[in-house]
Amino acid sequence: MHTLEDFKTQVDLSRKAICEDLYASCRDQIQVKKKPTALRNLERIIDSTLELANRTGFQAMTLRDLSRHSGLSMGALYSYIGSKEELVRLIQEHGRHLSARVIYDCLEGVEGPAARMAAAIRAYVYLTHILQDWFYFSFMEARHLGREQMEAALQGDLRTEATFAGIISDGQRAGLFADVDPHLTAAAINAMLQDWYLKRWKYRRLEVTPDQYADHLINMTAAILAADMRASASPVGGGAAF
Amino acid sequence: MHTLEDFKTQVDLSRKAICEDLYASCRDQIQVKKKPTALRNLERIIDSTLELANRTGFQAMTLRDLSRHSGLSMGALYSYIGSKEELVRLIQEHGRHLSARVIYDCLEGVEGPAARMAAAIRAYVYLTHILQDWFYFSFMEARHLGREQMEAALQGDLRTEATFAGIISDGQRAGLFADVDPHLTAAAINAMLQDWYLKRWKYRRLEVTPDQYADHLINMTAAILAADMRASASPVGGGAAF
DNA sequence: GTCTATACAACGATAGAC
DNA sequence: GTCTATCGTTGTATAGAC
Repeated sequence: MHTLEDFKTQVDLSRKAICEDLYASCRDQIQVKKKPTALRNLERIIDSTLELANRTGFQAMTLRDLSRHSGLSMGALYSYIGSKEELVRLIQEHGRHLSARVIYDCLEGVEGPAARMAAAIRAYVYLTHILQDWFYFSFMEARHLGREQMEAALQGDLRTEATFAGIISDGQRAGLFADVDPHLTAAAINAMLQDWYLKRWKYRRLEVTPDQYADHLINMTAAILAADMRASASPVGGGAAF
Repeated sequence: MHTLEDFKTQVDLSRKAICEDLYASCRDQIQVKKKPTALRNLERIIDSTLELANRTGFQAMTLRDLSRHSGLSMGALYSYIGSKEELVRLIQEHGRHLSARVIYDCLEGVEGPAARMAAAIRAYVYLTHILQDWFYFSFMEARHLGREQMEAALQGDLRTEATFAGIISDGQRAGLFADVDPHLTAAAINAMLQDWYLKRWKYRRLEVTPDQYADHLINMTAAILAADMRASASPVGGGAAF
């Protein structure tokens, strides 16, 4: 799996497929029992929420806005969601599960630290590219969740980094990677990955494709982890590294 | 200037100094004319806004909350701010100006691409460390501004990256840096810098000091820009870079 | 210069007709 | 299963006493 097109053929991330998955996981909370109808309206609600909330924030989006944009009345809306707060929880939670599963699948069977690192980066770029609005929403609105849900979001981020840190540690033990700090380096990779969906406007303006971005990230990571460069993981002072 | 302590002695970023600066730039909009009183209350308002808004978002913070937390009544509040929306504009605008000035000062007189790169990274880490809450607020609440103000925020981000891209280009012309894409690499550095104030909890948990973070960032950047590694700026496929 | 009291709009949420 | 009408609450903002 080396391109976005490859990725798309292997993982179905259409809004329809995701909403079907989402419906299955919370059908007991939805009062509408006719599946095709429920599915269609749930998709509208999710779509509208992401679009409106990503424009000016979830708090700024009123349910009347959502009602108008989704084409459902206020009453109909409430036969799908329990409350406004539950809507944000639903989206976030499902996104985390989806993300974890996709990354896990993409790394399965890939052998060797270098290949695994490249595959993980590629998978994240493609995943977050296709679900840009979903990830942007999750990042920006994580604060509006309750304590236990926010802790879950935190853990999700840490697990992402743990994946990268683990690959780096493996590579170091195998003598393939430089002796940099695994956690700090993993955090840096994570930050660069998040930039892709947090600053969509910028990369659109630069006309950078997902494939180019993934390639560039892999190149930078390779440079950082190049074993022949530095011997020490401990910070050095004064920019002497140059 | 090679440590946070160095930085602190050269740049006064105490809340008091900043609010004094802020007061000077908008005293015509403040109805209270007694300077010491106005200064003290303005500082309370800014402090409370940053604390409350950074907890659950600016939209979620009500002016009643702000009134209670700052110790000022609703009426008193409105003799300092014109509206809730103007408050967010005030903070953002002033932060941008302050940031631009500090970075400019820190780079003045520094010669050579490598030293300039290190100095710029260091200045940003220290600046955003001291004004964590201010930068966190600016990033998260940029969406709540009007169109022209939001465009200004965008331009601020682009100018930051243009600074880094310029240094990279200079280094490439001098044959010191690898032939990577200046814009994409600058964007990556920017993303890693922003991670420092966007994920405070993580670096606090890892017990990473600002100096360590700056050093690590400089090391990574040095590795990415190391001239002897790669010859091509165009992306290569399939993780072959490793 | 700061306070309390209040105006008025808009919010999330629900009840009951269809 | 979806709608309209309406509830009670809470928001921003202001007026006028002190």
